[in-house]
Amino acid sequence: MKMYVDVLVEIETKHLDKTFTYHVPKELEAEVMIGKRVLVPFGARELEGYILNIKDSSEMATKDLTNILDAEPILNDELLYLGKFMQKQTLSSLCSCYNTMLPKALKASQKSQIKVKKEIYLKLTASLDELLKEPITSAGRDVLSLFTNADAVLQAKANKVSASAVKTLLNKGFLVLEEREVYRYNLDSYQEEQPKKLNAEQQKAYEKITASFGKPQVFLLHGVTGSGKTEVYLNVIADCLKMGQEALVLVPEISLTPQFVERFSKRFPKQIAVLHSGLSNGEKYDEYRKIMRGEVAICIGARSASFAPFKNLGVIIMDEEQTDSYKQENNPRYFTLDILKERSKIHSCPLVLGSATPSLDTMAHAHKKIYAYLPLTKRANNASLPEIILVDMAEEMQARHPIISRELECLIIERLNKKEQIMLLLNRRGHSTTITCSNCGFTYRCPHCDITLTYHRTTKNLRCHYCGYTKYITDTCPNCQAKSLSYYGMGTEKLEEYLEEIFPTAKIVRMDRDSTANKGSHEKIIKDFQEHKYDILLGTQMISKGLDFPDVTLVGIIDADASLNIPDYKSNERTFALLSQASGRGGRAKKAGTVVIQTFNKENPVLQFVALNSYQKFYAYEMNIRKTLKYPPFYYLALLTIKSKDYEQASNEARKAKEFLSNNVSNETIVLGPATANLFFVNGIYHFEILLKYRFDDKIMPCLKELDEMILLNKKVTLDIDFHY
DNA sequence: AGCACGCCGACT
DNA sequence: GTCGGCGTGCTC
Repeated sequence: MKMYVDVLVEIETKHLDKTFTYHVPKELEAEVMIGKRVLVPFGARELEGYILNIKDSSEMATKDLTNILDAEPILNDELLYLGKFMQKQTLSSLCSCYNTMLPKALKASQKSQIKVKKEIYLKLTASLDELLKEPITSAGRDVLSLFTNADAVLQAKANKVSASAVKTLLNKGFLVLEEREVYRYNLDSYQEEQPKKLNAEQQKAYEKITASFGKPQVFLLHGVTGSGKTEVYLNVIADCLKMGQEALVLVPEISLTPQFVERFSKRFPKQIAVLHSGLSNGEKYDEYRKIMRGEVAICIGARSASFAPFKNLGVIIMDEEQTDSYKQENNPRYFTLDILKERSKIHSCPLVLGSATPSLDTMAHAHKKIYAYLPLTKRANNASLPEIILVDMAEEMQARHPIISRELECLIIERLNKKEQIMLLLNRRGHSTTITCSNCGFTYRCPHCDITLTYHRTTKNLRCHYCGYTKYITDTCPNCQAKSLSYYGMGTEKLEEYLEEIFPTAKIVRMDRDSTANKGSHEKIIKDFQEHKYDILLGTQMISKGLDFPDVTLVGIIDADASLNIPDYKSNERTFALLSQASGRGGRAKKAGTVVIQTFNKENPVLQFVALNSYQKFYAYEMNIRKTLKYPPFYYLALLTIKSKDYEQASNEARKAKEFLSNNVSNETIVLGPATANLFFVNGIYHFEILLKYRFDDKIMPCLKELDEMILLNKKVTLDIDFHY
């Protein structure tokens, strides 16, 4: 009987989103397993692919597969299923789904040549005592003296051994070489730490979650900043491990700092694998292997860690559940939450969503009792919530205090005098956002995109924050040659300059994407600030998440309107979360904290709710808006983007798409557009958008799939589908 | 996606 | 006469 396999080749495009059948040569039959990678001939080239099916006949004429690349399957049954689930949900190609689930070393891709790291060891061929009876030179004896009877294996590199003496011993057969696998990354080991005592609320949350072990129950752990959510997680995980099960902990990339991981590894030494973007591909591979082999029982990681190949999950935790980055921004645009819910069902284990400011969708589920609600209303060490002051910047403009208001300035001086620390949030990087000639009105714009270029003073160039285009700047206007360029719009760099000017003795540090570009610099800034090497930390939203600085007693939000004015249905939700989180950074220890929010919209309800520290009021207010405007969580959204270098083609396909959808989706579904996208012309490509708002429309997915296939036929146009809920 | 085959312009 | 442009079509 012949053997055939269906192979999904490494090409991620949707044009090729199907398997190809290959014949298995007799000598490879024994190694064939679903989920292993193979090398196959494909047209004129050779590609890697995943075996998805094994069968004993084929209607097609087939080629022979070239080789089998893995000793063990890369995709187990659960991962095979999750990939298909993701494909269905995101309408992406199956191959792109599998490839995003796996660390680079294990993807089907000829580019990933990341190998297991090995080191050479020397091994005695007989017991030490016996070998010493043999006639051996003194150099040989020196080498052998490094061994003991109990330990017959020695790492070659770590010990200074004479290479020629070793060679002689090898030739005589007294030693053999042995290759051993080593891990490139290992967490520091810390003194094991005992659990802290839980307060009544924490205890109750802990009991409810552990009572649900073995059930796929979703929890919302809603705890104000500093209420000790992590301590609840740690206790739940401890119980989970006692039952011999594993725990998966998802955190936003930005809060996955060594300080955070340290807390876990102190409680669970040597039981943790870490997966985040700070690791090299080799290190990620090693961490992943620890999980595959069952050598660790806990994985802490960012989004991609939701696919950690545990076989017996006892609990899944998703911290800072409302964070945007839990949804992948490029294809496949999967929702981490959906993957985790699916795994919670597969493993029949609880899923805990933790947040100080839950997303509306999550809170709505809690209200409907689909998720069990666990509130933590008190700060763990009885610290009080900070006092929040809204400052009207229109008045400050008049008083000639356009950047730092009089009130904030006074408070900063006061804190500096008391040697307390200050954090200032400005969610915009760079120096100036707009450079305009006051003589002729010329403004620098990106030649590829639709936006103004941002000036970066540290590198003395202009940058497009969308496509990365950079340009050197001169002091004369390129249009009229006048020396009259003016700099408008403030980013973190300009704020830093200004602060240095008005607080010349203060030590100031800036943290944004530009100042943390180098590996480890993010960490260093946090550490230095923690050790009080600086008085003021200013930065973008990077500084708002998860950081715990006991000496910070003043937080300033320089421009609260910036995030409020972004044209997106989620801008209120994001603003509330951002400002609440930033506020929560102040006064976490004994000293009381103050938060100053600078705005031109002092009466804006969202800011008022932040000042009142009332999530509940914000929730009620925003739900009302969402309901009226037919946005999530009342409606699902699908945003279709039709892109092409050719304006006519894009516009035509967009019109056709709209017509197709209007004729085929249910009557209750709203089809808006086509309209030119917010960023209509980016990187030389025209963008049109169609927005679908729907509730329970079972025609949506089949319709979108059909539309996608229709547009695939036109090679000059691409369709991008992005779901929101 | 990428590579081959295929049919029309400026060059040793 | 050829080298090479990128349009179209196929890949088990």
